[in-house]
Amino acid sequence: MKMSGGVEWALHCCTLLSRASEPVPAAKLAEFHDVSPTYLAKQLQALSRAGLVRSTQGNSGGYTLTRDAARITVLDVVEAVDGALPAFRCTEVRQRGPLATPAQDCTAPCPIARVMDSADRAWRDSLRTVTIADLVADADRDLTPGTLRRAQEWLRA
Amino acid sequence: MKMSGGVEWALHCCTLLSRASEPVPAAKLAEFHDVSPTYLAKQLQALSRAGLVRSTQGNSGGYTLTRDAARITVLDVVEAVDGALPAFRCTEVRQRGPLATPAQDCTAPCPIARVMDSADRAWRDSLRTVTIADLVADADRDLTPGTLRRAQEWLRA
DNA sequence: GTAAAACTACTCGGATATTTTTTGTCCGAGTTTGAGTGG
DNA sequence: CCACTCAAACTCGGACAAAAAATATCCGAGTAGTTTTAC
Repeated sequence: MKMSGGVEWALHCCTLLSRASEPVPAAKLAEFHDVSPTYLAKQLQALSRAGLVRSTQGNSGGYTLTRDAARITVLDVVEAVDGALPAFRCTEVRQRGPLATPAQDCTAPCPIARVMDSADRAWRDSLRTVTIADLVADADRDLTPGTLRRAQEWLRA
Repeated sequence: MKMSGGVEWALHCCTLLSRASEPVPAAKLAEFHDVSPTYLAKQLQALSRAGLVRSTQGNSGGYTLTRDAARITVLDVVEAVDGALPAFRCTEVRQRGPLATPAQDCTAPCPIARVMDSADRAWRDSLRTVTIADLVADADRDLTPGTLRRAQEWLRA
């Protein structure tokens, strides 16, 4: 079980976008994080389809957050990039084999599925409690003031 | 993000093994659940390597739980089959790019990694609270008494 | 009759292909900006 | 001096390969029970 590596990139991009006031092109985001520009573009498209960012085309275009960073949770980004489907999908094994339980008797979900669903919910609940704004605040605490200023300058150039 | 499908099979096998007093061969487990025998064998080997089941060879051999079902958690099985590594792995993006943070300044983990680790811990904690014995108890509640008896008979034949 | 030895049938275990998913790349459609031109 | 036209550069978006991982499979090593055989 492995989460898409693009999730990490997407989260870093969201924190950066929350700091920038003007649109930031995908190429610039890729250069800043030193990752594959074309593949990062794919993740940004996913964010766009999910309605988390808005893309403006043409010269001096790029990506912008559609709403305040405090209203975007980490879960939003994870589900946008990695998909909203639960990691565990019950295949109804109990309805197969020589002693299969008839489908009509399977009114309640399989106990295994219940446990997995519960764990999945706990995981999602945990990710939902943190917003992009929280990530930025945490990062600022660990950063020297000069670094932040230089980042702002680099974005403009 | 998708969990290995073998996890579901392995959990079903563990519940069945907890009911059986004698060793059950892999072929029989596969037939009972109507799944690929050879691939199921792979999952059982993983359980064996993790020390959850013990294999006895030769005629009338098979797999047996190494300890009581109440002492085997769902998390044990998941980690045995799917691996114990967290779904999210921080690649230290902050240490790359034109404004990379020096490695010496990265004493604390990246905020994103912290959030992901916390969610992963919540997920694992949830899975750790349920044992194979709990699954069996839940399944028995939804099952008709006759079905259980027929399963016991089928196992012997 | 008994004990040892060989044989057979059945078990697991790891090395080996095939399919699916993830990762990574490319080129075309569309838009904004800016310069150039005529009124 | 202003407005309009045109062209160029830059943007994203979805369609297209390559690599990695999951899935499925096969055959060999080893063991327990059974039969056979010698004593």
